[in-house]
Amino acid sequence: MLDDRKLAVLRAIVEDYVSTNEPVGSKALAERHNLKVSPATVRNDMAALEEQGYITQPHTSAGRVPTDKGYRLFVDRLSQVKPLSAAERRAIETFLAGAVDLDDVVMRTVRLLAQLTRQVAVVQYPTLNRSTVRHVELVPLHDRRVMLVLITNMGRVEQRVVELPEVVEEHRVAHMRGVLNDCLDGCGLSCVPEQVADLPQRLPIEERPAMATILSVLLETLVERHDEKIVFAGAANLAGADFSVGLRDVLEALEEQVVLMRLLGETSSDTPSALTVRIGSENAYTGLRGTSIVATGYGQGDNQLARLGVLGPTRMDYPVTMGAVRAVARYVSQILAAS
Amino acid sequence: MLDDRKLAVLRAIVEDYVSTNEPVGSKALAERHNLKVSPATVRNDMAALEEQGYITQPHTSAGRVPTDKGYRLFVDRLSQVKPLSAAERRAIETFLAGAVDLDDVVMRTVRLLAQLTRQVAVVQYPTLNRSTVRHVELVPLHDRRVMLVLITNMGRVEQRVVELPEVVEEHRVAHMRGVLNDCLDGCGLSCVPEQVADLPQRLPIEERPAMATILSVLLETLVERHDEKIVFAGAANLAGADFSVGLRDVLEALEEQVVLMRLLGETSSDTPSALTVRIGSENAYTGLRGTSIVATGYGQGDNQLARLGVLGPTRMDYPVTMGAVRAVARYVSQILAAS
DNA sequence: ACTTGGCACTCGGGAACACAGAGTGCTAGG
DNA sequence: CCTAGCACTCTGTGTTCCCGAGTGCCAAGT
Repeated sequence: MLDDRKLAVLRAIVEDYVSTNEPVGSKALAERHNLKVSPATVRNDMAALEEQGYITQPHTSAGRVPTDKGYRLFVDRLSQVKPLSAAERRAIETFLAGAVDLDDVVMRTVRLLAQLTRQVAVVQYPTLNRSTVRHVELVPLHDRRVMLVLITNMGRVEQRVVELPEVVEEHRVAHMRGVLNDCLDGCGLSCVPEQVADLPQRLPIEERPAMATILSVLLETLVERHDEKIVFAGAANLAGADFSVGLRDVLEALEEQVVLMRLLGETSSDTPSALTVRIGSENAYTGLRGTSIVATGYGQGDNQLARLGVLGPTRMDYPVTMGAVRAVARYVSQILAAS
Repeated sequence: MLDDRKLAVLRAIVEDYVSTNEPVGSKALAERHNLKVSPATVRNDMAALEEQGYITQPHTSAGRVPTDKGYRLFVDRLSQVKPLSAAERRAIETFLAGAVDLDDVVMRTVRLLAQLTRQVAVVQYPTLNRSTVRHVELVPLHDRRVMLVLITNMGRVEQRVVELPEVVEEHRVAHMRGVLNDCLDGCGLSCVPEQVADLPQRLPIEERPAMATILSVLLETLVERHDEKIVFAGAANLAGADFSVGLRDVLEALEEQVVLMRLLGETSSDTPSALTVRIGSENAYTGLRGTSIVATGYGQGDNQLARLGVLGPTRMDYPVTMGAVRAVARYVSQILAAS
């Protein structure tokens, strides 16, 4: 049905179209790639490919352009991820190594990825799920207000101001802090709720209402931040590429955390560490037809922390983009593991 | 030189051009605004205005368009800030009131401003300058690693991992924490350096190297974060408006923290709480011709914390935009003061 | 059975052209 | 100083025309 030569033709079409941004005709194809066959033969193959929906022509008597289905086949079977050059690798490494804290790591990563791929890069903050509690701090602010600070082993810091139901003396606060830390130190975030379940009962009665309030805020914090912040960079790269659909929609999607989240995460369930590519209409989000997403999870081995990727026009250089995404994911995993 | 009627004509031109986005001609002007004079008279006035550089015509025999100088005059003398409607005010208030921490306040503010003005909103994080130290925390991570956490009265939290020159026992860390807090609690950030200057001398000799390292990181943190993070939102609003210059440049400028910083801050020195408007070429940044910036400081009274504003096409509705920026600045100041 | 050359056909896009309409500057008169 | 009239100058749009790239199909060759 699709013999080797037809596949070669499809590959050639994708490659040419990606690099020239113009519909590619049979003659040019036969010349540029040494297919050893005449344009007429190529035309026949093209007709077959079009028949099956892998390519299409914008108008009668124009060259062919890959369809989403065509790109899909190309990505799945006709291309292989292109590794980065040694120079690029070194650049990544040194750039990421300079990060001072988690915010900085994420910021650098997203910029790096944007620059490397010349697309829009998207990075999700490491989820709290697998983290453990490193330290809990209660800082008295006023009589009835304390700041709750939660420090995790990933270097992440969560903070909340808590309004207490009644005035609590400083030494009480100090005591509660001690109890909290004894109870939670080293404990995984996911098991915090059960750990603290009976905590108020173990306290002197005058501390119980305050502790109950604090705990409710603490639990709320954990739940709220469960799906995490997302940042992006490289929006300027959108300006060059012309989308079939207005780029207003794309920009809107980028600023909508929830949408972005879904786009990155959609296929993360089965094999989180694999590269996933969503092409054009596969996105199932109106306004993102014409854009593709290349994403992968990052984190150490089976301990996947979150996802990162890039978003660009469907007509992108998949092998290179995939190589960059994979490489950056590896390096950032490494950096995070080291801290 | 510029009598009242000429000014009225200029005002009318600006208003019409802003709302229609088309060069405005003498006839339409004489009709739409009741100027009580004939088109011919208007033409004479226009000729004078053009002579002095307030308006220009794209081509011979097209209507007139305001120049940057024209907008400037309009903003300075011909318009007055348009206050928001009561409904808008209420919306702002309730939206901002829901914020849970500083990050959230900033995030909500920038989104709100973007939505309100339908432009790109830019908000600078409150500077640390005027803050005071609320609490310093040292959390042991490994033998030779502690996390330094600095909590300010603005609810801001800074964190850094510190590599110690030698192993330090936990009770030593606790002691150092106590000393640090005694020394710094309530102290303004700007006077931290002098406060800690002789601190190592007052410690037992075994703690001195560790404390010296910690202090150097602490001071570094204060300096580094001195000019602050900036966030923006509403980039999608750029897609609609067509800039004379490509929007690629605008997007690039937005992602370049330093540039953004300069744009917001340029005129903050003299009267920080006033609205400042920079129109088109006044920006002195290539690639931002065609864009204007409306900004103001926020914070309580003379205690200016940082700046916020919007960026949009030169052809924007200045009275409305200025009203929105001013209102949002007031509300966010209020919110921050309350916490 | 597949490949190849030939040939007629189809469109898209650019160049040339005309034209209507909006807007101007100028001048003369109120 | 304002106004009416007039000639002039553009831009933008619609029309037409033509070139060329590219196709589909058919018949001949291997």
